[in-house]
Amino acid sequence: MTRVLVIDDEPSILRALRINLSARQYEVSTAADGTSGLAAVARERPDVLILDLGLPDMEGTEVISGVRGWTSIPIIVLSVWGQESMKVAALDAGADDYVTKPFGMDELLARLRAAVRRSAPAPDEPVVNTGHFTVDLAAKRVTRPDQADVRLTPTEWQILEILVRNRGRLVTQRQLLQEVWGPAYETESNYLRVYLAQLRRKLEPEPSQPRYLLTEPGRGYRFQA
Amino acid sequence: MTRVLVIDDEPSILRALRINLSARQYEVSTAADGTSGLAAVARERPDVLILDLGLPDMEGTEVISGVRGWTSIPIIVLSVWGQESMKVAALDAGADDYVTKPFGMDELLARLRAAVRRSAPAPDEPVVNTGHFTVDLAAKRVTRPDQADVRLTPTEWQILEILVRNRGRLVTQRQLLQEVWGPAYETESNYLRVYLAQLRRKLEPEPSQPRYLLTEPGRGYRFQA
DNA sequence: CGGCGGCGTTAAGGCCTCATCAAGATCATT
DNA sequence: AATGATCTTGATGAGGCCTTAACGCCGCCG
Repeated sequence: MTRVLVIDDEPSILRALRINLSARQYEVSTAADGTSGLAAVARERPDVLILDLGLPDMEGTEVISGVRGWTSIPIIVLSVWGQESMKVAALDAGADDYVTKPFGMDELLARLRAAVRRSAPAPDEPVVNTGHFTVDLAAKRVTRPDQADVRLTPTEWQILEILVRNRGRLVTQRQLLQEVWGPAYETESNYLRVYLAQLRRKLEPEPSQPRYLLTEPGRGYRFQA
Repeated sequence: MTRVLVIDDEPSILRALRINLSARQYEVSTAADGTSGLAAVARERPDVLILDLGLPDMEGTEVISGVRGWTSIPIIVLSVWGQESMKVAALDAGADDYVTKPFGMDELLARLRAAVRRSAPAPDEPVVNTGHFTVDLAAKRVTRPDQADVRLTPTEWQILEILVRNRGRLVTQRQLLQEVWGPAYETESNYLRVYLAQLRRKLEPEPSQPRYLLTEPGRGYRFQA
């Protein structure tokens, strides 16, 4: 079942969407302002977000940036007719699609289907299982076979995420340093050694003889699934 | 440079798009009907397709299906206002986005950027197989037929990468030395002998009689696949 | 026939990189 | 302001890679 979160401050629209989407087997939740909307995205992890730009407490682009900061779920934006500059700003901020109010329910549903379809193949394997641990790229979580969560610090997760997204491929030290710490740290390969050691201690069955987080001396690191 | 193909039968729109897109550093090509449009997609492999639904010879959805049959490039659809059912059909047929005529150029450009951004991650580098080993340039990895990794040092890989990228062609000693060690080492052909010997030992079935890493006496080396 | 230059092979030493540990600095939270 | 977690930084030993040199082989040419 596809989960849809609607962020809109007009009760009539919320009700209409809730009825129509529920009837089509979507699982609908709602929020009435940007603050609670952002919280709801983080809490409920919906599959699609429908966002009204005219919220009482925040700019629409702020909400979009807030969501895009950590996830790439499709965002469909709603706004009143004629505000083309807002459309542009919203799309550039990272929205995926745009519907003008008043809108036909058929069009919204079609765009919803298209958005879900597009996002489906993008994270083409959001969960990677190694036998000793499971990495869920969408949920940003690592779990052991006994369902226990592995606690990772933000930096640890960033490194692991890059390696897992490039699983099988060699990732150079420069690439890792650049993506995690920024271009100025390209030579600080010391950082990588420290963090790879920590990741191995938390993930590898035998940290001193890594099976998954492999070092390619002088070249970089590789995640082997 | 991003290549855009526009399929539209109205000369004025074609001209407007060509001018505006070219000015923004897009590479623009055009087609005036569905048949030639499909041919152009296959021939030119554009990065994005802008498609008018009101073509003289084919239904818009037919064109979309024809493209979607073999590629997943982003498709942005144009249509006149009010034809909501066509929008719906186009999105369901596999279009990625939709713009209503008359449209503002800013909006179209924003949607274009969004479409390109969504489809961005698709750089595929070649994999070269010799029968005795496989070189994966993207993963920076060499494997044997039994899936075993071949461990290469950074310098070994650099040399192999240059030779494989120029497979079939002669690579001069000077070129290799310059690219791996820098211009100051142009005469140190000794290095090459040492490293070619190591590569052959690791890769060739019969290191003393190379089949893949061939020496062209006095000139350089060549990778034969 | 003998010298010469280019190539392949091998081995040893120096140096660089990696893994690991630990302590100080910084950040977030209360 | 204090506490705990996280990040940064430095030091150390071990291992591997790069460099360098030596030697034998082969073909070419005087």
